[in-house]
Parts: sequence; structure tokens; C-alpha cells
Amino acid sequence: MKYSHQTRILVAIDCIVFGFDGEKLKLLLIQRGMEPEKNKWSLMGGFVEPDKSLEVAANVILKDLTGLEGVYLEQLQAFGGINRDPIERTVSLAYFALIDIHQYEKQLSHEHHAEWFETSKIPQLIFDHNEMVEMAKKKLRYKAALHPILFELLPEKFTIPQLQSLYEGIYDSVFDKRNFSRKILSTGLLIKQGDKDKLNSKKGAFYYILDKGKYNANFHAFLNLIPNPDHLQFV
Amino acid sequence: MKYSHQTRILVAIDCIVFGFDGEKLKLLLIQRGMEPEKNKWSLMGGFVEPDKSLEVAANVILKDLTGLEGVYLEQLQAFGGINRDPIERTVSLAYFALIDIHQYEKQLSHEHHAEWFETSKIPQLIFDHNEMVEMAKKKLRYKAALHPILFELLPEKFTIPQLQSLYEGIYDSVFDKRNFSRKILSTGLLIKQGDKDKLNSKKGAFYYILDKGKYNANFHAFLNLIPNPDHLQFV
DNA sequence: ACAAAAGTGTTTACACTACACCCATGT
DNA sequence: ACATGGGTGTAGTGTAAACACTTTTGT
Repeated sequence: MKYSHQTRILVAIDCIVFGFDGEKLKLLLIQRGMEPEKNKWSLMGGFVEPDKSLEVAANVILKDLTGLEGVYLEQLQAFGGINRDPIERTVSLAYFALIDIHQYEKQLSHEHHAEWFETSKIPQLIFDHNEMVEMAKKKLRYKAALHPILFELLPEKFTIPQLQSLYEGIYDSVFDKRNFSRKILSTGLLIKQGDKDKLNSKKGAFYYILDKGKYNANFHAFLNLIPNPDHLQFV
Repeated sequence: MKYSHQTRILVAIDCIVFGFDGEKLKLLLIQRGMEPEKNKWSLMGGFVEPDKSLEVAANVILKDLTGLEGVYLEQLQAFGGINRDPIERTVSLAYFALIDIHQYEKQLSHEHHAEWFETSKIPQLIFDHNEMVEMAKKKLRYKAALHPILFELLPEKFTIPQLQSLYEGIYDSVFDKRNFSRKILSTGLLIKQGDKDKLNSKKGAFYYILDKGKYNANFHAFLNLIPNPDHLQFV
């Protein structure tokens, strides 16, 4: 039994993958493999197949096009303008992912010419993908101001100066390091390690790891992670 | 030209309509007009037609089933489990709406047996609609803690005690009225009127209206609208 | 006169900000 | 020895919470 007289529509998923390499926030793009707009830069996209839930479809598309697996993936928004794909009406569900670039460096397949772009230097993308990326950037900034989501972008062991430079990159601001470290440590989410990262300074900075239990338990609590949030542009 | 070898899928929209009648937060439901599950309680839903964008489709569906037009409507989430509709695979985009029940009382059509239910007494709904409602309630609580969204549920003129009882209903809590009124007034969003509402008390409470300009300009700023947000359960 | 809800002010604790110096180490 | 980035403390300010009494008016 089926619903008769109803029009079925193509349903696609597009993944916006943010990565951090210790220096800058970057965006993963591939060269589109099919017409139209073949070889133009594009998000990782594909169609939802009948036997796959949205979650599964999103993970499979990401895996197939980039090799990435087991990363943080969250639904962003449905995009459904009538002519967003010139070939045929397609409703696209945008997802965004957060990864530590170095950790997934080996897993990342270059079969589809996946490349990292600085988020401030994103080329023209196909369809409405630039709009999706802008929305994802805003959502990331919004969410990161309240929840400790940016840890998804860091390696297991990281230093507070690394963390701060991540926040500073995302908000394109400079924060006071004394206040920043006090605020971050006061969340109780970080566990200090005995060893230091000596790559970025002579003195070396202590490594920290995330307290996974507290992270999961407190993820939805409101934290005040950035100074003067009202002065920043989010949405 | 079309994408060949791809499966097209039914795309539906389901609208979660919250309303406030001055006393309680309520949810609008209708009795489903078609098989399967005919006559069971359901959200307002329909299929996305090929010539309608998602925004348009959501508004049309809401209008057709309830008569409501021009209300606050926001995309919530895509639901895409394989068997969420037993008849045929359907991806549903959930939207939620906020209205003042009295203001739309006359506009509300009862053609489809639309009825208001207290949000704490929601019957069993078809498919995954109960899950959608739960998510919408959480999102509303989350968003209302940070942004002045609840004004969408109030009439043009309202009193601070009314506003407080709305917040108290949504968070199932009791707030200190001195702190509440100070906090709300300090947002600068309210304009005091000369007249009073004398229905709910002998002394009467001054009416306020929303400063629309400031409301639109400040909507995305972070406001601290409820006490001790960290102690409340959101998500 | 009394009941019922509106309205208002103060004190206290905590959180955020601004700000400057010492520390450890590699060169 | 010096340059570089890491790490820490304090004072001042502002914001949020706890708390109780007076006002108005309908009955």
C-alpha cells in the first residue's frame, strides 16, 4: 500500500565538515563528481536511499566521499527551495561535522579530491552550498558560546593555549588568557596531565584531557564560555 | 533532465502548534483525515508538493488544516526513520508555531476537529508525532531561556503577571516576582501602557506592549530570562 | 475590614573584567 | 642573557538571588 497521488521528491544530504589543525578552523570540500557543475567545489552530498535512515545516510555519505567515520555529526537544517538544484527539485538536509584534522589525516581519502579550505577563504560552491556553510558557521559560533562543543575539534590531549587559539579563531577575537584559562578550568571539564607540549613554546604548556563523563553530563548546561557574548555577531 | 537511478521519497511537513490562553501552554492537534490511523490524533501534516518551497508548504499546510495564517513558524528538525510511516517511507520536516490562542480563536477552523490539549496531557499520537512534540517542547524551553520568543504567545497587550505565569508554566517552576519583573523590564523590550487589566485582580495590573523594533533587533542577543537556568532540564 | 494580587528596594554573594608580573626553557 | 610563550593573583565592578512589606480595590 502506498500514498497515491503524491509526488515523491529527491532527498539529499549535504555534510559541512569543520576541522581544526591546531592553527585555523577549516572546511572540507570536494570536487563534485557528476553533472551538473561537475568538478566544481561542493559539500559532501548524496541522495537518501530508501533503506537508510537520515542518520545512517549522512554517515554513509560522509564515509564514502571522505573516508571519515565515527565523527561528531549533527543535523543543521533542511533546505528546500524549488530551484536550488537546477536539474530536479531536491530537498537537502544539511548536517555539520566537527573533527580534529590531524587525528583523521590518515583516514581521509583523497579519492574525491577532498581538500581543506580556510573558513575565511571559501570558494564559490555549487547550488546553495555557500548558504549552508554560512548557516553552519553561525550555528557553530552560537553553540560554542554556550556549550563545550569545540572540544570535538581538538585531539585527545591539548593545551589551554591551543584551546584558546581555537576559540579566538572562531570568534575572530582576542581573549585575555588569564580570564580564559580561569573560565575554562572552572567548568571542571578538564583534567590536567603530567606532560607538556613543547612544540609551541620553550617553556612548554601542560596537556589536558577532557573529562568525558562530565562532558556528556554537562553538555547541555549553559556555560559562559566567551567574554561579552552580546557584542559578537551570531545569527 | 533528471537524476536517473535515484529513489524519490515522500517529503512531509508536520506542524507543532503551541498556543497560550492566558493560563496554560497548549498544543493544537487534529484528527487525521486519512488512512492509516484515520481519526487518531495527529499533528497538522501534509506532503510537500513539487511547486512549493518548504516554507511555503509549511504555511499552506497549517492554513489548510487550521485556518491559521501569518503566525510564527520555525523549522525544528527532519525526522527520517525508515518505518516512521508504516505505509511508505516518508521524511518529515517538523516545524513549530507559536500563537496567542485568543487572538486566533476566530481564525481557527474546526473543519478538521482541531482541538487544544494541555501540554502535560497529550494523547497518543500517530507515527513519531509524540517524539516530535517532545523535541519541540525542549527546543521551546531552551530557546525561551535565552531569547524573548515567548512574546509570540501573548496578545499585543499583556501584563507582567501574565508574562510571568507563561514562563512559570513553561518551566514548571515558580519565580520570584520582584526579580522577574526587574529582569524583564531591564531588557528594555516592554513599553508601559496607561491602562490596566482588571480581570485578574482587584488592584489591576498595568498593560505593556512589546517594542517591536528592539525585539527584532535584539532577538538573537543572549538574554538571561530565567533564574538558575543551569538547574533546569532542557535537552 | 479583609482578602487578593500588584508593585516596589535592599543586602549579599558571586561572576566577570581589567590588568602586570614572574617562570621555564631553548637558542 | 635574552627572547618567547606559559602561567598565575587581585581589586573593582556589575549582575543575580534572596528576601518582606505596602498599595489598591472589590466584596
